[in-house]
Amino acid sequence: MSTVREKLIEATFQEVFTSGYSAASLANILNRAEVKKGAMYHYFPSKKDMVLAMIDEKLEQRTKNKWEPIINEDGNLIDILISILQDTKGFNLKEGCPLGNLLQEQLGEDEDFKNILTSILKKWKGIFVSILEKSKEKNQINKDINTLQCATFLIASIEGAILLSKKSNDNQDFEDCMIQLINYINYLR
Amino acid sequence: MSTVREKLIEATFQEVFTSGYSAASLANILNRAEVKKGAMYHYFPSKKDMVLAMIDEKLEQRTKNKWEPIINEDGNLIDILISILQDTKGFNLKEGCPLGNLLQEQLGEDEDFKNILTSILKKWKGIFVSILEKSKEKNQINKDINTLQCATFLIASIEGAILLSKKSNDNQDFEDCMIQLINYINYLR
DNA sequence: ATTTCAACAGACCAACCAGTTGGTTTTAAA
DNA sequence: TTTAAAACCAACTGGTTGGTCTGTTGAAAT
Repeated sequence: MSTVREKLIEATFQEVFTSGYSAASLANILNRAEVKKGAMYHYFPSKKDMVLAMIDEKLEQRTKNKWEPIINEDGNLIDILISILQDTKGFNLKEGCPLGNLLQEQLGEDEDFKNILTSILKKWKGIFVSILEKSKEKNQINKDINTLQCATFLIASIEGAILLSKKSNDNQDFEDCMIQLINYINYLR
Repeated sequence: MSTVREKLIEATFQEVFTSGYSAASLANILNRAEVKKGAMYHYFPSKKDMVLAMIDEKLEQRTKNKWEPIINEDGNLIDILISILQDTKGFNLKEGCPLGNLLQEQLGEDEDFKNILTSILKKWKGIFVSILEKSKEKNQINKDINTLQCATFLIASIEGAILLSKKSNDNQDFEDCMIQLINYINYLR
């Protein structure tokens, strides 16, 4: 059983994920959650606040769940990273990356969205930096690599690959990008 | 002097570029173009058709203008490509890439948008393939490189780098990505 | 001089938007 | 059993959306 609030957060995630923020319809969210408007406005002061709560509670966790476990794996972290990048099924190529979609969306000068999104991005970068630093300690990659720079590039290339794949019918573009990204990663060793 | 239609296309480009398609307001476009609704609906059957015309007439040309000239340059094409990637001012990092923004935007199952955007993407890939193939002929890169795969990766990484840079205040993320992308490119030689 | 038609203008429309209101039900503490 | 607050609902509001409709204008063709 899930609470009204949880149903709202989940429905908001689905709606924003498939339609973007500005095209997300409150009516759709309420229908999907099977919650009435009065109940929703009891829990959240506005649509924007509900979306911000959803981002805070779901998006960050999704990112952590996918990448953070790598840090504490026993084997060669670079090999593990590569195997995740090769697993096409681990990425939603039709709808794109929930974080990437929101980063791309033009939300004007809204500081609230900007702050929370850059915060999640920063944490994602931090995870990749940790992976790379630990790989250095384990002598799995070259000692003089700029790990922050490298982490930024990895994230950008993954997001870019997902972007290109959204409008294509097969996974060819994504797989092509991953092969080349893995080439790049192998040069780090 | 510009015609009513030209003013509409230009205003549509500006509005869609800064707000995205679904958030683009017809009223804003008409205000910016200083054109009345009656006139607009004389030239275009709908907002969507006007945006499609804008994409067809402006976006493809912008892509070609930026990358196509490289093909016929005399020197080392890889060096020229790198120098363009290093020129941060040549990219709109605040608003993002007009094509990338539209690719990212969730336009549902709309086949018209999908078709025109993938068509532009395909042409962009073609330009990069031409550059890389010509570099092969000139012995500037390794003969056994998969040029289509490589072109796809270059575009993805550029788009991803612009994406990450949109919400950051300086150009550090973009420059970091370009340094690493140039590292990758140098491995192609 | 008359006709004709593309090129506009602007009032109007239904649908939808997020958000508000005034009220009812449910829950739980006193 | 009373009280009070939290949870919830349906109806409504003001504003905006893309789109339509009726009409006018000006220039070219007959």
